[in-house]
Amino acid sequence: MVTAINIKLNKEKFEKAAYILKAVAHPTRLAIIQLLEQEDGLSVNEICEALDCEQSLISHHLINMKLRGILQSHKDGLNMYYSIKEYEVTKILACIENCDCNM
Amino acid sequence: MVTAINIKLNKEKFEKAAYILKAVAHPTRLAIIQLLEQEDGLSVNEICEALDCEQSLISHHLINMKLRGILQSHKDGLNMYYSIKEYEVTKILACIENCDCNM
DNA sequence: GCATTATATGAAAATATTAACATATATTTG
DNA sequence: CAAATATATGTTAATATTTTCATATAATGC
Repeated sequence: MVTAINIKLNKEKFEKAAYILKAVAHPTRLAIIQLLEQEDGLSVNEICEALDCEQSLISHHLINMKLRGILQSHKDGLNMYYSIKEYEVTKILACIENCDCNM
Repeated sequence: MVTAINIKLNKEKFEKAAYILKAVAHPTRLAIIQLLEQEDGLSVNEICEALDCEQSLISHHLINMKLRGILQSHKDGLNMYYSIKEYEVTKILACIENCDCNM
């Protein structure tokens, strides 16, 4: 039955989309994305300092977003440099900024 | 100090954006948005049936999204009709669909 | 005004996310 | 190899979100 298949496919689609959106729906995560958009390839410490946020917390955020395919990283010496892997997500921010939901 | 002001403004910006994104980062919420995008102005019951989801849960979702300025509603007799208020949010879905984060 | 229907509300339970802290691992330098 | 630095990991605590259930409210038709 075509409808049943569509419902299932849609369900999967929405679950994937929500999974990505959840990874991004957090002030610090958005700040990280904007930061990396401006200057791609920053070390964990540089991000911590720029956002005035604790190392372990930032690390958790970064690893989580990497896990979801949003960021990527490479190691150089002691530092781990993070950058944006999925550039489409930067459009989400632009999208939201155009919203003027009543807040 | 200009930097301090910018940090504060950015923080507010990201908090607002995250607030909207959180309202949307859920499979059922996304389904509701897509549904209303296709056919604007559906009653709560119609949405429940289309998504095969319990009334009270849908109602909570709808009211929450209305609260955040994403949806609007008007009553006609017994029914409450919901529709999209902030069309920008529909772009988020389009955005996400273009992502192919590794999942 | 009573029964029916549609929707909203509120509180409690279940679940998920975020934050904080202590500590582990890995790399570099002396 | 010891010390210093950068990052990751794991656990717990704090918070926030989602779901469920029972019930309230509001509109309609008889």
